[in-house]
Amino acid sequence: MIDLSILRNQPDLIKDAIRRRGVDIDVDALVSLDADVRRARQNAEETRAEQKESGKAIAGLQGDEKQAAIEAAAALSEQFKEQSAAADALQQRFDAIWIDVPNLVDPSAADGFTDADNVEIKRVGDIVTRNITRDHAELGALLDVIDTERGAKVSGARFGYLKGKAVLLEFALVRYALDRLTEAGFTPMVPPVLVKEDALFGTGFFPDAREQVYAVPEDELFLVGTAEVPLAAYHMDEIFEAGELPKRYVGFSTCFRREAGTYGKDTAGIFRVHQFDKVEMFVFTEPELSVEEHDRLLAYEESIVRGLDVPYRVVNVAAGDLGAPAAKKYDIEAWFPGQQAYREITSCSNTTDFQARRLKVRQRTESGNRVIHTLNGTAVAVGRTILTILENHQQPDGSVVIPEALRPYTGFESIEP
RNA sequence: GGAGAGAUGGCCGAGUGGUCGAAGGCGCUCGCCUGCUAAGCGAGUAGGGGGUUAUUAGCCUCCUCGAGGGUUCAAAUCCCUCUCUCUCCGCCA
Repeated sequence: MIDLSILRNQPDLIKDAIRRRGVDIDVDALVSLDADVRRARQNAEETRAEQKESGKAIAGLQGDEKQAAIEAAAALSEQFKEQSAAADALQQRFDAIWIDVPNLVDPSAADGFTDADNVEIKRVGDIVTRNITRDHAELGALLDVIDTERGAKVSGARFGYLKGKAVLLEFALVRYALDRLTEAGFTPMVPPVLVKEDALFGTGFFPDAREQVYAVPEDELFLVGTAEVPLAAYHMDEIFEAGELPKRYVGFSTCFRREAGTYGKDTAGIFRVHQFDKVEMFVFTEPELSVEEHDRLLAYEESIVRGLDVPYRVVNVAAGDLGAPAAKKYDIEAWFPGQQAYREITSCSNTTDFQARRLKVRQRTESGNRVIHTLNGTAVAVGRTILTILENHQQPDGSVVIPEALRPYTGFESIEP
């Protein structure tokens, strides 16, 4: 949610943002609706104040005088109820639209509406040397470390078993990332993966991406698609004192995604699955420092990927391809020789005050409390990272050499057929 | 899953229908005092919305005493529903 005062004082900023995102929202209607809400609320409050005032007097009255005063107050009470209901109705109409208004877009975010419009910022590593092009599904079967057939048997499409050394590689990657980031001052976390609706609204996944989230209706809980949700909600309704920020967390969690609307996309192997593990960075920071922090998170992501010796590129995500909370987003796309393509393995967003406002995360300052900024970034999306390692480090015989940086964690140097 | 207890401001803790957004204490902030980071004295100290104003002051007002709903002229106080926490039992990684 963005600052209401922007709607009142600079509605053009919002118009510009929704234009860049390709979203259709009637901002002028919102502006006048907001004015209606305030006018109606004002009316109700004035009546209410009058009613309270007359109510107080009643305590000191007796007999007929008291009776008359009670009747007068009752009339005011009735009037207040009507005016209040009118204001509530307007408020509801406003909220229904307002909740869908996405964050403002950073001026430096790329233009365009799909991932085809993403702008490449840099490219690292040489893809020409990756000239063996078995894809991860083939390698997974060959090495007996990925089993999608039985995944389908047990759980359906887009599920798989990780098996053997791939499992050890998974935990090596997790620990590798956790070590890099705890060294950098992040606090490690294992958050809940089942959360209440509030956490998903607060982080902006509801209502925007509701169809991507698994629900457990019986218990009114939802399975998170990323640790970003419980990490962000960790400080929900809290007010930080001066000097407490930034707060940097790195959380490990399993992630669940319905992948609605992706039928037919990435069906081979386990590139796109309903369940995977991820190590995620999440930062609460002062507003003035969020841009700088965004660059810092991207730098951490790059250093982690660089240690894996996988070619990659960094893209500035197009405005129209940003999620509702993000003002700007960088993706790292790793080279997948089997697909002959760069594919997303990390994502790093500056959500500015959008989530913090919804979650009511604030900071106490000399001139009052203010909403802070939050950012999130993938440290390691374990599943896809394993796949890019398999594909990039495959040998002619199908074996896979483990990158140097991971060997202390895996305890082995290669995976053999 | 069964039985019971509880939820009040940063913390502790009063408060069972009427100047209670809330006594008191602690903590904190500012000032005073004290010859020495003790004691003492005074003042201040929740969050959010709206209005006004010069939009970082001030003033007015509404909402919030776990959440939501209800009764009433009036609710922290009465009623209903829900959530959470704690204790005991059961079950269990």
